[in-house]
Order: sequence, then structure tokens, then C-alpha cells
Amino acid sequence: METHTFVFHAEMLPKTRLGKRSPLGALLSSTCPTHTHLETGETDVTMATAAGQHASSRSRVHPGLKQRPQEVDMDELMAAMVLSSLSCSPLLHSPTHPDTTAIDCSGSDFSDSGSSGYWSVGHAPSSPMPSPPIAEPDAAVAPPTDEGLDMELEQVLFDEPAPRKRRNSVKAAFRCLWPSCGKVLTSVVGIKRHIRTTHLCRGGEHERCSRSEADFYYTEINQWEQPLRQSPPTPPLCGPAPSSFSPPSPPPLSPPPPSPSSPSSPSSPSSPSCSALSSSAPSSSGSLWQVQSEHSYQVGRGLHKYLILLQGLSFRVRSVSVGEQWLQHQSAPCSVILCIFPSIRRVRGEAKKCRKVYGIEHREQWCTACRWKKACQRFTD
DNA sequence: GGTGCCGGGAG
DNA sequence: CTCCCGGCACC
Ligand SMILES: [Zn+2]
Repeated sequence: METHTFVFHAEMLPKTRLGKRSPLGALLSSTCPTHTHLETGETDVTMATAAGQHASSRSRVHPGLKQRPQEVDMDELMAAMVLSSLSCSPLLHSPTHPDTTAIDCSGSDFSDSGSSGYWSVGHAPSSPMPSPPIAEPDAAVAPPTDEGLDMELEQVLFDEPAPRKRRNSVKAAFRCLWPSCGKVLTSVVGIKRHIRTTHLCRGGEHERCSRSEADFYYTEINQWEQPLRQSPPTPPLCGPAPSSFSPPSPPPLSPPPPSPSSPSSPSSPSSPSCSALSSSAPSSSGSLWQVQSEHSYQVGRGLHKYLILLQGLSFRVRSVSVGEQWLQHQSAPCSVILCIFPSIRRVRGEAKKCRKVYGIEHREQWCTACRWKKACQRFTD
């Protein structure tokens, strides 16, 4: 009964180093101790209701500032905002605010895997990520219950820019994300009230009827968006990303632990933690880890976004109290996050690297990577 | 303190 | 892009 914040500890990442530098590490170090709240530095959020259409914000993540209990509400707002921004909700995206937050929902950052980042080698910069159309094996498998959040997560994480255009003439509606509810209403107020009354404070015994909480249980949908489950092409941001990286040596990372057994309460023995992945990730099971490691140096510029995203999610997971158990069964977050989080510091190899072999005085003999203080490519592990 | 290398910056 | 380096995690 203690923060499940994200069963996402270093142990889950075999042979990797989570430094403070690694966003994950930073996140862990900043969120794990005590009760995790978003550590917000300075936030200034003005946010109308979702229908509202105007969510301007300026917020920074500022590690190192502890947060007071009463700020939680603020965080809820922020998290909501972040989530909605990330999901490219058309209405929420105010075009008149070029500076709206660090997040520009373009989603392009997610797919930057291809060329950038890796300083080096035979990476074919060609295929600029034409987003290989992974034929998603029909989501019919998904039980009706996980639809809500799961869908939203996908939407958020695998988010693609498409819905951004042609927003006018869209009829907006709001769908209740409560498991196995899915009620659709046309007004925010309506949906909120629905959520609050029928889900959040059933019988009024739970006092989690805060209106901000209701925000998390609905999502905005558009009309053509209806079959949402199958429509999104789900760009393979964690899948076999475009690049045909050449794995010259066996995967440096150990394969996924056979029994994930998340450190805290492996609620179900059937290895749930990667279920979400199997349904959406194109990669044959197991390759995820490799992919991840291969891309670990690609970290890219969008890290900040990942961080924010993660925080949003983590917040979300925690903040939900009523549907918490349900949520935790949908352990999508961890797997998903694992997969979008490219930056996990690679393990330090055992092998002697150029520096050690040739010595500093013969620097010119080092491989370029070593010279650039990057991961050695001559003596790989 | 030495080493490996991430993240980021300059050009 | 290439080239370099601050600084961190680990030894
Ligand atoms: Zn080298």
C-alpha cells in the first residue's frame, strides 16, 4: 500500500546505468523517495475546461524543489494540461501560443530515432523514418475494459500528428474513460458531472470528488475518431525503429527478465507488465530490449518531453485512487515508458577501450568514438 | 583518481 | 554533420 508510483526501478533495467543524467534516473531519484509528487518548479497554469479551448501555460520542471501538499491541486492541473497537450487534443492546442510549454505536440520528436543523435557510424541516415506500417494485429484482443486508459495512453505515447489539421468542422465529444463505461457526452460539464457522480463519488463516501480529478476520466474525441482502437497507425516508436542498426555483437543487454516481477507486488503471475507491449509493439517479443539498447545513445532532444510525459503519467497513476487497482492492472505505463525512454545509460563495458589500450598519449589512434568521448565502437562488448 | 560515455555546445 | 568537452557514474 505504498506508492506504486511506477514499479519502475533500476532493477528492471538490467545492465544499465541510471545516472542522474539519464532522465529516467533523474526521474527515479526525484520521484521515488517519499511520495512522489511532480516536482514542479515554477508553474503558471491557466487552464479552462477541456472544452474550453484555452490552455496556456508556462511550466518548467525544476528538479530540486520539494512540493507542498497543497500544491497537489496545481499539479493535477498541470498534469492534466501536459497530458492533454501531449495527446494533441485539437481544441486544447492553442495556435496563438507558440511558446506553449515545452511540449509541442508535433510528436516528431518521438520519431527522430532515425538519423539524429547517434554521432556516428554506419548508420544509414537514409530511411528518414517513413514509419513502417506495422500491421497491427487487430486489437480485437483487447478486453473492453482496458479500453479507456489504454487507449489514451496509446494516444498519448504513440501520438501522431495527424489529427492536428482539419480540426474545424470536427464535432467534439467527450468520452468517459472509466473502465467499461465509455459514455459519450457532448459537453465537458456533462461528462465531468457524469464522472463525478457516477464514478468518483459513488454514494459520496469517497471524497475524491474533486473536480480536477474528473478531468482524468474523460477524453475528448472527435467524430471520425470513433473506432479509435484500430484507427491509429501506431507509429512504432519503440518497435524496430527504422534504422537497420547493425548489431555486430550480441545484444549487450541481457534479455528481458523472464519473470518481470515488478519489485512491488507483481499483482498477477502472468507477467502483465508487458502485456500492453505485446499488443501494440511490432517487435517480436524480446527484441524490445535490444532495440532499446541500440538506441540508447540516440537520446535525442525530446527528452524533456519524455520527462514531462513520464511525470504526467506517474502522477496519473498515483492520483487515481478509486480506479487505482484497475489502473495498475493495466500496467501499460511501465512497458510503454520503457519503450519510449531511449535514454538509459549504457552499461560500462568490461573490455578495455581505446583510451586504456593506446593510452592518452596516442589519442590519435583511438577510435573516433573514444576521441569524442562517446561509446567506443572499436572495442565493443 | 582513472575510465567510459552522455549530453550538449561550437563551428 | 564533425569535433570537443563538462560532468556524471562507476571502477
Ligand atoms: Zn574506442
